Amino acid sequence: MKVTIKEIAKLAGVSQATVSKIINNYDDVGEETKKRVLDIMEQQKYRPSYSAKTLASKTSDVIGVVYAGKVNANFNHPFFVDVMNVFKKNIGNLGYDLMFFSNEKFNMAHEDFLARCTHYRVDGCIIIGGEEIQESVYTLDNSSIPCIGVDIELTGEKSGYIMTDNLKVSTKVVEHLYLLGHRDIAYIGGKKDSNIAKMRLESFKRSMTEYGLSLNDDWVMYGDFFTKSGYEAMKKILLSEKIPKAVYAASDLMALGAIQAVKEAGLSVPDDIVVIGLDDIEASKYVDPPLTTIRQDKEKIGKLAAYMLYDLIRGTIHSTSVMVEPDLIIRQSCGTKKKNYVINTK
Amino acid sequence: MKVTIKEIAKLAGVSQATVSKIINNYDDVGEETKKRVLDIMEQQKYRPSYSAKTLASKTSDVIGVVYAGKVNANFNHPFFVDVMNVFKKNIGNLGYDLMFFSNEKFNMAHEDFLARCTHYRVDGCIIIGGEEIQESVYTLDNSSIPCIGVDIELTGEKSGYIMTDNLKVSTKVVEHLYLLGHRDIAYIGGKKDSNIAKMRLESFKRSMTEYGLSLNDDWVMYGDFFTKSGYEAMKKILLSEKIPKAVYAASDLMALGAIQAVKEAGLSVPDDIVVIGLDDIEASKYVDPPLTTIRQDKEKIGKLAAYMLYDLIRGTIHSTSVMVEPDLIIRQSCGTKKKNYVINTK
DNA sequence: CTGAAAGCGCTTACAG
DNA sequence: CTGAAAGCGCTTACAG
Repeated sequence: MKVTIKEIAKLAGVSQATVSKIINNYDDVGEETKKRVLDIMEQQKYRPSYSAKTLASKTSDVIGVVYAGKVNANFNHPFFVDVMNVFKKNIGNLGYDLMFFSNEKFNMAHEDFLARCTHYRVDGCIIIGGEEIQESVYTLDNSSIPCIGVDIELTGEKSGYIMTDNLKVSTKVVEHLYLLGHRDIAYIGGKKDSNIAKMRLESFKRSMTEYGLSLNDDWVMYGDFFTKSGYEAMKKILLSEKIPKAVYAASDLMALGAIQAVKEAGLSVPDDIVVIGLDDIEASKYVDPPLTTIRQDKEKIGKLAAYMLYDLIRGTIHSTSVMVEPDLIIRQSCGTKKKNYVINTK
Repeated sequence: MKVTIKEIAKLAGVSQATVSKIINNYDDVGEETKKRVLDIMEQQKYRPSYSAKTLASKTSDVIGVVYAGKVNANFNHPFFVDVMNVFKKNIGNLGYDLMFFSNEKFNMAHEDFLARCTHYRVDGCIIIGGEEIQESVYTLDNSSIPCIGVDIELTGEKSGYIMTDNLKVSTKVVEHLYLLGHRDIAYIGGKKDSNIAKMRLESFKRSMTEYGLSLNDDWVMYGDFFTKSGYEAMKKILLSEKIPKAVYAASDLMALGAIQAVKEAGLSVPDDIVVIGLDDIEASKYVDPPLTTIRQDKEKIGKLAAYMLYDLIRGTIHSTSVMVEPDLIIRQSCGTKKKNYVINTK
């Protein structure tokens, strides 16, 4: 039923090789033959077969998408969704489609990402960070498949990664809080075994020291970046002997949870406790009060991921990493501005 | 480099056919041979090639994902993201991976979804509704590839679709507003050429008539389901001679925009104007005031999409459609409850 | 500029 | 229960 290269060749009175060259834009084909063949392909509605092409050429124009970590982002994490969207647009312009690994019946090994990538013969893959990273992610990282990591440090020869400069993140937050006059600052971080969380915590501690502020152990908590954990962490902080004047949560979702806990305790944000988040997700504009936060430049991260992966695939670059500058977005949860609603311009 | 079925066969002293049968779980293979071959595959880290398999078997275990409509959902629409997430999990359990078409250099035709699906030889595809649906979506719908639509009516022989029962949606909203004592109700719908938008508007009008309420033409606006359009629609409504007491927006994002416009006009939600949305996206819990809305059952929609597509692929069912019951979620934007914050339990 | 032919790594009747 | 062989639809040296 399906028309193949063979039939096109026959109809056009040329060889398969010639048709193949035309499809792949080789320039050593006569103009006339080219036009004739193209017309026939059009009229026969010829569609090349991916599997045959990939089998023969060992190149696929497909990028594998792996969400690393048992506690991972998946589709519904507000930060990663935006990054993936930008990535998709940019990698699409470069000529790639995206394969999402969801198959749970995959014969060989459930968690074996390399196997999946080899199976589809992807040209490269993007690895989205998460927590409790599986060993198999690093097997993939160290394979011959080019990988670009977002929020995960990849060290393979054909790998690179991009993340927000997590060291600067906390510096900006602490500086801002300091300038607002706050000295009693609490911290709600990510899981202890998460690299990202570690970096943020380290830089937070360092910044506190720089500004000569001391850290109260009762005020340092660990969540999992999602809302509920921020809520629970804040509940605990509110039980400590002394209550802090400011809370810095290492994700917006946790900040939202923290705000809720403060309100339930009958206190006001920002009058009693100031809250700062991290990510600048959509919802942070609409929460009451709108959330001051550190914006991760999703546009830049997604675009860099696409271009760096492309270079990795072509062998133009080898192992590289880029740290993207974060921005402080000031809204009312730290009490510095009058109410000022922002329109979502989407 | 890569180990093939041929080498496994040689190492095990059996034929390729036998190895193939073992890989594909045929039961007419001796227990002993099976074990021996499996061991060798394990130790040689054998990975089957997708392209070879698909080329030979004409089946791929891959589902194509198409976002229909020029103004489409893509990754960052809060409703579709959740639906896709559920779909991904369920279709993954059934043994499928997901292909997202992003390639802009696709040789044949930019918008030709059937060509893309044929190219990858997908077993089926999921079509996510949008506005200004391209002709090529219906070409795919009417092809021999099984398709399941979400929020888009598909009529192909091998197609089916699922959507929230849009007729019931407005009935619930109007009933609720009526019982709260509101008679002056404004409506912010989707684009006029969107089927979903049409259904919602029709059922809104019908419900109004049922309750003996009259519709003020100045109070009926058309947005595009995104925030900004709701904001602008509300601005216009506020310019009319008489101001309504209630606004029903056909998406949560538009409702958020409407709330903002009301606030900017110096009015209060819900004291001066009551607002009801539709979708129950994450952000609606955090907006000020928390938004009363109609919840679309994303869990059910995503799961149904997976199972119905599976049946469509196996030929168990043919053309079917399911309407999913919507639920009214009451929060403070319609003024019926005291403040009551909800925890996001993710 | 064009073509003949081998090969990519599987599956599938078919025969035994 | 097992194997020999054709075939899936392309690409790629290589020869002319």
